[in-house]
Amino acid sequence: MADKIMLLDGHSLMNRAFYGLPNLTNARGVHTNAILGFLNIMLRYVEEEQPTHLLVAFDRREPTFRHLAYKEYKGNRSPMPEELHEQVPIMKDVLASMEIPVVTKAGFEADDILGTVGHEAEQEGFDVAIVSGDRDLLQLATDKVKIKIPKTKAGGTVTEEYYANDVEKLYGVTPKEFIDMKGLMGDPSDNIPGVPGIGEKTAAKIIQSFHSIENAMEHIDEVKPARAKNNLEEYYDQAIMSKELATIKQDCPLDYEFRDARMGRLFTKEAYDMFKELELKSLFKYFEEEDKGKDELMVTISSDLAEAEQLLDKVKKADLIGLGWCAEPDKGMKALSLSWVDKATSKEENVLLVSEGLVTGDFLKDRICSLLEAGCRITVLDYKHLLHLEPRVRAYEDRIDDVGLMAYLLSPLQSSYDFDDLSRDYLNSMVPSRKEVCGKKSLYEAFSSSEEKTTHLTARLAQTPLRVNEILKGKLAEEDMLELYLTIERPAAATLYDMENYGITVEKEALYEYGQQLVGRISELEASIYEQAGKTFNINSPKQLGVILFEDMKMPFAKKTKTGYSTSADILEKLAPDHPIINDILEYRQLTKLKSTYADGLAAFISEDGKIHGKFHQKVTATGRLSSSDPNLQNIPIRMPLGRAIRKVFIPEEDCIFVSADYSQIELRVLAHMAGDQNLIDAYAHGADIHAITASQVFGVPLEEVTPSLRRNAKAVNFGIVYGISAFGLGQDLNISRQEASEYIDAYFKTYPGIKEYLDGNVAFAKEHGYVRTLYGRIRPIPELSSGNFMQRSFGERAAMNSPIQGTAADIIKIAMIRVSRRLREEKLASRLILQIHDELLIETKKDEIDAVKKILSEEMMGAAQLKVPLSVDIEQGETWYDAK
DNA sequence: GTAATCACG
DNA sequence: ACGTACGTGATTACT
Repeated sequence: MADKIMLLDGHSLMNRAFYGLPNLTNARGVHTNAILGFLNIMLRYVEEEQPTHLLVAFDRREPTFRHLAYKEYKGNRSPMPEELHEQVPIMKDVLASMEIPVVTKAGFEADDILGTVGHEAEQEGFDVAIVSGDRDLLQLATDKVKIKIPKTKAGGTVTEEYYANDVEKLYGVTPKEFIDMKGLMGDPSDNIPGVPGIGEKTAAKIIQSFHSIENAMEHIDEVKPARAKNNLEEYYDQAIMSKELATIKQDCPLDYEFRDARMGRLFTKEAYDMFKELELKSLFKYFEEEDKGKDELMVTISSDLAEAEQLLDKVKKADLIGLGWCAEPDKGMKALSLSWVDKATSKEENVLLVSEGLVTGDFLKDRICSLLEAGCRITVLDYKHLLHLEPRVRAYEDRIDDVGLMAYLLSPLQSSYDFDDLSRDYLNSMVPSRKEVCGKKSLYEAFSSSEEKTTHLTARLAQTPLRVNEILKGKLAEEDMLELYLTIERPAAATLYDMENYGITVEKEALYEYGQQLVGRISELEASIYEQAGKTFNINSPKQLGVILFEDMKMPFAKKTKTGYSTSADILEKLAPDHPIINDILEYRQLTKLKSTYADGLAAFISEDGKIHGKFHQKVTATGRLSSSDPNLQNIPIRMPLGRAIRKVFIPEEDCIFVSADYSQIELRVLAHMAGDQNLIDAYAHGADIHAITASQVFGVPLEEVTPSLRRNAKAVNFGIVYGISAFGLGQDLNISRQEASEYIDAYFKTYPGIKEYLDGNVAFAKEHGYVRTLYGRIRPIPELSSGNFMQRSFGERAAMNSPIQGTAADIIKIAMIRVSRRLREEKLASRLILQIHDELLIETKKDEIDAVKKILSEEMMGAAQLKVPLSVDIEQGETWYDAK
């Protein structure tokens, strides 16, 4: 079999990969999507073609005046974005590590190198495959030279392949004639002028008849149509020049011998290290075990009672013990892993105790308590989860560290804080993730004491916290967030555990009734909508609905989204006065939402005890707020009457009543404090109705003359300020022009100059440091501020204004939660904190404790922070959640 | 898996 | 000129 060489167009393939993949980066922020995409394509084709030789050509460009040179050189294509540009040198290093030659030549494009090497190799009897995203390469196709063009189709990659006859089939011209064709039609993206008035169709026709531009000129009188004939005559020189420009050179003086491109082993140790650094985990599968270096994890596995006791005795002497587990709250513990540093040997020990026989899950949990009781310090990935397994550990909270919480505080924008994330970010070591080991299953389902993958994973759940604990603590101290962790975040975890564990009772039958009530009205609306539309369709499909409204029924204000017409409520509302179908659609949307998300959705979460035990997440939001899921109990309807009614199904336990307490405008008060604007501080000191006061001051009317409409506008401005004001956003919200909105904002800042100064200060600080902080030191990084993209940067500016406010309010509420639940415990009350909805706490209150609870709520919430304006709390009670408002 | 929509603060 | 309000999660449709 003939040798085969595969030639790749480096820039072209990276460019294609860059725009085809999402914006991946490694932990250090290096972009990697083009590199990964390139490698995926290359490895797939190596597999497909089985070449004996492999080579990548890159354009050579001077680093200075990069954009200018590129623009000149690549015609009207936009300059390469920095995120792609920075990947090129790394790509070359990666290829070097795989021992793949990279060929560049000053003064020549990658195309020319491919053409030259391809030609030489063909002459030497090689099969040749040329890979590029650029169709210009088609001119290089012969019987022996194949052009491969990867295309993205429906998510996957498909490849178009061309030999010479495939080009002919498609264009009706040979690859050589393809150049002449291009000389006629030109190519704006390559700065090739061609002949005016001749496009792809005419060019193809002319070359099919005459086979070259020169020959067409010799028979100019036969060239049709007349316009093409005249233009060709007039622009003949330009056509010949274009042809030259379009010709890929096959005789570059390369100082490179293509026979040196013989493929060796691609997956070297060096390549593995590069991939590891770039965090291209999906490529690890190509490496043999020996390339990866040995797995240094040594685990002692035991399920013998005596041995376990002996080991645990040894552990007790350690300064710090990492704990991990394979366990689920209701199903018990399958295995417990412990990691510690042996004082005598200074060596790390990793032990896995597997539940079996006398070593029961309960035994293992008992041992955790014994360790704590003996004064040991432990560190875990998720303290709240540990509490679900073994609530008794709470008594020793001072000796328990949660590295997940620490990592969240240090870097709150991450999507997860599992052991592999911490290992990667703080130990510089890539380890197989949960998903890689367990696939779609949970560890609990996948665990087997005889499978090293799962035992090692479980061991790492203890090893990682042990190894990162002091590193993270050091960083927290450096960043001045240790107190935030110790006094807010860690104790809040226990409070959240209580809330999740206690749950909230839902009247199942009443919920079902509520759903049934919706069903009736939904089918009425459905019938009405179909009749008015003149046909049936899926009303819940924005795509179908858009076509019905804006094409069939020809309604105005059609606004496009990426995929079609926008049918969002604020657009539809503008159409409502003229089209009765709109109100039906809006009501239909509302009701189906209530039915699916709330009536049916909540019902699915009612457990055996008649309660919903939703989850509260502490490591999700960028600002430090909590989030809620399974189900989300922080977005139960309240604004609309029908939606609000669903709160009637949330009821307290026997002899109890709900007491709810919400902070009044906590974010505005936080703003007044942090900005130190005397005018706003005074406004709060004076009166209760801040929006009316704002209206009076901003619009310059006496307080008594503030109309509801003026107050509404002022309220919108206040919200806007907290969100990081923009004239466009405010205009949108109030349905006024951007100019008018802008005037409101100017007037506001004139009234409260301290606020403007403060918000601008936040943005300036963020631009300088890359992050902003709350009053309690919590960090919110804002990488968008250094973006070259206007939209992203503007977003960053708004986030810089909003985050300290929203985040400080979140900190204060967490403090309040901790204080309230502490008081309830200390005063031995039976009442329980069961929900937090950002500025509101809901307490299930024993009826004989109502006064005590209200007192606690009021004192602890108001006392959670001492601001320059008082914190104000509204407290209500009711027999259902609906009534407690 | 992503986009559109909408529920909440 | 660019084209948005800040922070979330669930559902549905559709690729």
